[in-house]
Amino acid sequence: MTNIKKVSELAGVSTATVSRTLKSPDLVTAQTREKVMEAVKRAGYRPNWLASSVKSGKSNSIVVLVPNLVNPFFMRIIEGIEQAAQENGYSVLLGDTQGKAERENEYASMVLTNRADGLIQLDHSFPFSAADAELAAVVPMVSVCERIEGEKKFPVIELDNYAAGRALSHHLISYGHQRFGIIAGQIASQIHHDRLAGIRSVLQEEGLEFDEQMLVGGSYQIETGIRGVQDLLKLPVRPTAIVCFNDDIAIGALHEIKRQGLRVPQDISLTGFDNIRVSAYMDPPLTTVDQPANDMGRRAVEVLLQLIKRQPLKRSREILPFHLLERGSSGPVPRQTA
Amino acid sequence: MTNIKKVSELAGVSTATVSRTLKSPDLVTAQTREKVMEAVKRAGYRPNWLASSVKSGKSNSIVVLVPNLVNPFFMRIIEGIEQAAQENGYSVLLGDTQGKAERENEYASMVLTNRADGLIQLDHSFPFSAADAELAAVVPMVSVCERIEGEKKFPVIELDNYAAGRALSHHLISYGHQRFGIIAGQIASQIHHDRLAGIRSVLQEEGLEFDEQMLVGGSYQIETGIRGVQDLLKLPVRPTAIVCFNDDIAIGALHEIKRQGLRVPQDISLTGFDNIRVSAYMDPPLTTVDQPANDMGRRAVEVLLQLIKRQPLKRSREILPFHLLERGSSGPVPRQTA
DNA sequence: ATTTTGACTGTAAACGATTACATTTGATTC
DNA sequence: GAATCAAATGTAATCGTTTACAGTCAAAAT
Repeated sequence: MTNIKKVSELAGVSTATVSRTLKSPDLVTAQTREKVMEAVKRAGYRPNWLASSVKSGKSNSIVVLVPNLVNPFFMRIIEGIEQAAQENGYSVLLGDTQGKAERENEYASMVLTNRADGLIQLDHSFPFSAADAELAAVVPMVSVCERIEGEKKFPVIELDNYAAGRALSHHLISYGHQRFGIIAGQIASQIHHDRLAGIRSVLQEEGLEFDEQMLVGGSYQIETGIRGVQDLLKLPVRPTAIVCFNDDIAIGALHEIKRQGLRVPQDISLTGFDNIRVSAYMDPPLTTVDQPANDMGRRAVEVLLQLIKRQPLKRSREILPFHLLERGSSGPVPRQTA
Repeated sequence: MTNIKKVSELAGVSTATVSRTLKSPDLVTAQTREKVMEAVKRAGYRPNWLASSVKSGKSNSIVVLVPNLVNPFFMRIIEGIEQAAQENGYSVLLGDTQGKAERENEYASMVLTNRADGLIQLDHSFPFSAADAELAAVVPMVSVCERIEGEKKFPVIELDNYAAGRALSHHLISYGHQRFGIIAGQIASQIHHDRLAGIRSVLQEEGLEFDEQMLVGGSYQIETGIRGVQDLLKLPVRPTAIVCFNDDIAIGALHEIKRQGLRVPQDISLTGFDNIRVSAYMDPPLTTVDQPANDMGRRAVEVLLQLIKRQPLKRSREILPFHLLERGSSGPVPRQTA
């Protein structure tokens, strides 16, 4: 290992001078600077990052907790996180928790051991173990999309899911739909409640009943969409429109609806959430709620860095705008069932 | 900051004893163990990971270089990497390079500065800058899918792309196809050459000509598929089957073929690569080459750890098996063009 | 009773950088 | 020419651990 000592000997100066040459070159003469740089080159020296970090007490890393990596929506968020982190000189430790508390604990404790300076949580659970809860109160932590459970309120970057639910409802109602099926993902989360509340509020305003049997789901996966459609189409009175709480579910739903010989949107309208890459290229293209995933990630990093630097936050909750993308998968309610 | 000193004072022992209690408990008496653990708890002490690491000289981190995060195939690999890393006590630093050499340099140099112990490259370029090339010769580095360019041969985990190309060709030829269109991704890579060579070899064996105009492409994206189909269908003699070098391209191609009023597979057969999640739910489901992405990631970590621990490798190139998934997007060649 | 043994613990030197403080150097001022 | 000052450099302490080495002490062996 070539260390600063070796370089200092090669250059015939003290270690302090070498460190100064590299960190703040204007503190040394041009002459020594040259000597030192030459020695650095000759030795192939790169400063040991671990050593600098232990001195500064900062790791310049953040850890990102994500329930899974296959959901393309998460990846867009992480992409934004990664970019913003990199721009600010931070690196990203990837923590795939698979939704398991044990794994969350393990990754979260990285912040307690100085392995990372802060934490971004993409899921809704409080990631620390009960034993660490007290220590966790002061760690810089931000959540994206979901709000973190527990008494203490951590900053959150989220979408206006309530308004999105309302927008979707208005869109479908404008096409004459009155019976909505909903295929949800994780039922326990705040997202779920907000979207559902948004949809319910519009239905109520319009004097429409929501049949609780029309709410199915379980996880944000393609298979949920398939099973969801199977369940919904078994009902005595079928929905004329199905709202899926993400695009993966919608893709599964679309597949199953077509497999049962029905057409989208002529027989059933279908909507998604997230606007993942492939949504626009489905047959028909999916009507969906576009979320500014990249921005959400970027913003999460900015807020987290403020927490890390102990700077005051303007607000502890940021709500980013969505866009309802009306595409081919939603249309007028069919005549015979209207 | 609660450090080991504070704990040692609380417990009335030396720092050495505290360290021993936590690292190798059987070196201390049950009595002191109890005292120390009590003090640890009372102080809310967690050992500083940075300090341990600087002592051991190991960061227990690996950095993964990935050209982009939106490609779901990469994410499956990274998922495998993350799992294997976690199981071995390593953490993963995510390096989204966006294919830019500058970013690759930056991330790659993490290994030179002890920020990471090893490097997994998902792209085909040699990630170090020219200035670092000499130092890089000894860093533990493994590539997945692609082979890293340059004189020095780094271990690689890859698919038998040549055989996959052959398998696809045989599949299509068995359906009577004779004119293949190919929509490729990154032309410069080894993958590209291997697949193409596989396809060419079968065509040659079967006495079929490959029209070089039938090879189009540029990047592994949906849009490439769309433009690719547009180009291919402009040709005076159209292909009866189109081989896409990943599923995203195939999805774009499928979309565009249908948009032009043609049917898959009745008018044109279509195949992909990677078997991404949505492939099976396209209309029609995509015939594609399933790559064991998760395994590739896991295996890459195992090999990398051997390099890090300076253990001898059995082989420097591992080829994992693929499966040709025959689904609805490929079928018999149409009568009139056969 | 003395030595030997082994288990346990403490002291202090690492790891590789950064930096407060001290010292040297050379130029400037009177 | 002595005094003053600023700039450049060196010395050594520091960050929070780990660990080689040295010491202590009680039990076992002679």
